[in-house]
Order: sequence, then structure tokens, then C-alpha cells
Amino acid sequence: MAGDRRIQYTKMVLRESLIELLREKPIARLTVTELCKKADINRATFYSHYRDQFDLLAQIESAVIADINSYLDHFIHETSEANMVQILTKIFEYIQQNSKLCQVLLGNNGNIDFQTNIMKIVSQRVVFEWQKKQKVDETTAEYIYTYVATGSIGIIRKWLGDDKGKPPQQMAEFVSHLVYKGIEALIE
Amino acid sequence: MAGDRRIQYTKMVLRESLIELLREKPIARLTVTELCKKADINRATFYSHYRDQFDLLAQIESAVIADINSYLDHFIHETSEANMVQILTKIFEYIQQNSKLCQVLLGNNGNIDFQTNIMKIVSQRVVFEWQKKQKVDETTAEYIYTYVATGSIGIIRKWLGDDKGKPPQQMAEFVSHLVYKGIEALIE
DNA sequence: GTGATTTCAAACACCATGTTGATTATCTTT
DNA sequence: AAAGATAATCAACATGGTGTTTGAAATCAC
Repeated sequence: MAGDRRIQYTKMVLRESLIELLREKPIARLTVTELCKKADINRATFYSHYRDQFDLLAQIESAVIADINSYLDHFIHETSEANMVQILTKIFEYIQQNSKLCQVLLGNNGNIDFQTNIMKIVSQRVVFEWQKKQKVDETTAEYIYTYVATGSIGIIRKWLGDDKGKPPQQMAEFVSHLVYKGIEALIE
Repeated sequence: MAGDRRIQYTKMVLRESLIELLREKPIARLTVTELCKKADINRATFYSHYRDQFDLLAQIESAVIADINSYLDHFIHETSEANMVQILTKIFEYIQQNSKLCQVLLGNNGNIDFQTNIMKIVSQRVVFEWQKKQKVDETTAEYIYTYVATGSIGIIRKWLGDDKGKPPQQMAEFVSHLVYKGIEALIE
């Protein structure tokens, strides 16, 4: 009763069809009818699982968020002392392994909420490192997190578009350098 | 023939109605019918000016982009030597003066393309400062721009949500500090 | 195999869409 | 102020997606 293969197939093919369609047009431009036709799933079946196409996309995004977290949890558990470079490396690795999916979710047709959620992961995983040392007030700290996290997301988005991008660890070191030392050491 | 008051009113009330609706729901969730009802404009009139609600939003965004650029052009023209803090201050000032509009366009219901376009402004206005000094390859430079620009957009978005945010110049100095020196000087 | 669950096809009323043509209101020009 | 031009309005229409409901067929778990 737990995992009916029919349900699993239906949801899987709907997910994959939506991701494919999202490479061509934004979620607002495509219809449930169009999606079901591509997936070869009856429209009534779709509505028995999802409210609309936005609901399906939201569930896909939530699953990715949960997946990244469990991926990081597993890693953190193994090496009790994780620094920022290690965490970032793992995130870049995960994104590389799921590049097609991430290209859509983080691409120009993606929504901002998902970026924000990824951002929160980056923040939460690194924040505890800084809270020990920081001497700035809480508000300032939040602004710093925002800057670092959104900047990192921007780099990830660009990296996803590059055919010949650097490997995850080099990217993590590069980002870490930018975060801690800024660009001063890189110019002049 | 240039500015028919009827057209001006129609477009103006449609713009304002759309912005109001976007504070409640994303563009994909609202209909042309709903928008015209709120604006008290006949639907056929809407279609004589815009293709759909996305077209209207895109035109609003383009106008803002152009407005920011002319705002900066005017400033740069006056003071021939502008540094990053000055440019950022002007951008923060502009956003503060148009906070209601920017809150919607940069908020969670906004689209990523607009953020990217704002990002390009930040980059283009500051890039020439760095190109003189930089000793990194072009690809690395692009990644740096991306990090700095998207990070700055993130701070702007957070600043727009803060009731008691710092004044534009302090924000500009704060961002400039983060960009050049990173967070190392702020912790420990 | 058997009962339970899911998918499917078809049909349905409902609503948004995009367009049309005729009418009314407003603007610009003189 | 009047005339001609332009734009907004209104009603109406065909079209297509929506969300739901039926009963039958297919597939599942046990």
C-alpha cells in the first residue's frame, strides 16, 4: 500500500515532463493539458495528485531541498568538523550531479523562492561558524549572510551555464576566498 | 498627437493596478480580466496596448531600467570621477525613492530577469574601475562580477524589506566594504 | 485469484482568452 | 466652437483550458 508502482510512474513522468517543458518556457506559459499530453497521462489523473502545475513544481523544489539537506547531513555526520570550503564543495558536487534539474530550477525561468531556500541552506550550514567569532550586531550579520549567500547563488547559476566550468572543489575555494577576503586580493 | 491623455490614463491605471495586484500574488496567478476589472478598463482596450499581463510587466521593468540609467547618467555627467560608493549610493537612493515599485519588482513575486538586468547595471557602472587594475583572467573576472552584483541585489532586496534600514550612503559604504575586503575584517 | 486502488476516456459547466465591428467619448487642429 | 481624427467602450463570438464527475478497464498488493 505504501508505494504503488502506478503512482510512482505517474509522478515520475510528470516531473520529468515538466522539467523538460520548463527548459523551453516559464511555468506560467504552459498548461496542465500540455503537460499531460507530453507525459501521456490523463488530465484527471494529474488532478488527483496535484492542484496545478505550480503545485507540482513546488513539490519538485521541496524534494530537491530535502535531498540536498540529507546529502549534507550525511556528509557532516561523517566528518564532525566541516569548514566552509568543504560544505561548499559538497553543494557544488550535488549541483553538478543534478545539473540538468538545477539548470531549470535556478535558471531564468525559475522562481526566486527556490533560490531563497537554497540560500538559507548555505547560510544555516555556515552561520554557526561565524556566530562564534563575530563581533558585529545581529542585523549587520544578517546583511552579511544575505550578501554572501545570494552572491554564491549567482556564481552557482553562472557555473551551471558554463560548459567548461571548474571542478567543485576549485569553485568552493574560489567562493570561499571571495567571501572572506573580497576582491581586494585579486586586483592590482 | 504625442501624448493623448486617454492613452496616458489607461496605461497609468493599468500599471498601478498591476503593481497592486503583484503585492498579493505572482504575475502567473492573475488574469487580464482581473486586472482590467480592478483598473476599470475595458479588456479590449487592454489588448490594444499590451499583448498580455507579462508584456505589461516587461514594459514596466524596462521603464525602470531606463529610468535608473538616466538617473545615473545625469549624476555621472556632473561628477566626472565617480567611485563605487558614489554609484552605489545613487542606486540605493533611487530604490528608496521608488521603494513601493521596487519592492514588487525585486520581491518574491518578481522575476529573475529583472534582477539580472539590475545586476548588469551595477556591473557595467563599476566594471571599468576594475578593468584597469585587474590581474585575473576574463573568466574569473566575470565570476567576480556575478558574485558581487548578485550579492548586492540580495542586500538591496533585504534592505527593501527592512522598516528601519540604514540610509543609502551607509548602505553603499557597507556594500563597498564587503565587496573589497570581504567579511574577514568584520569577524574575530 | 480477489479485492482494492489507480488510470482512463468522455462529458460537463465554467471561465479566460483574443478578436471583431459598431458605437460613443475624447482629443487635436483650425 | 466646430470638424475631423483618434481612442475607448461595449456586446458578442469562437476557442481552448479548467476542474470535476462518471463508469469502465487496467494494475496493484496480498
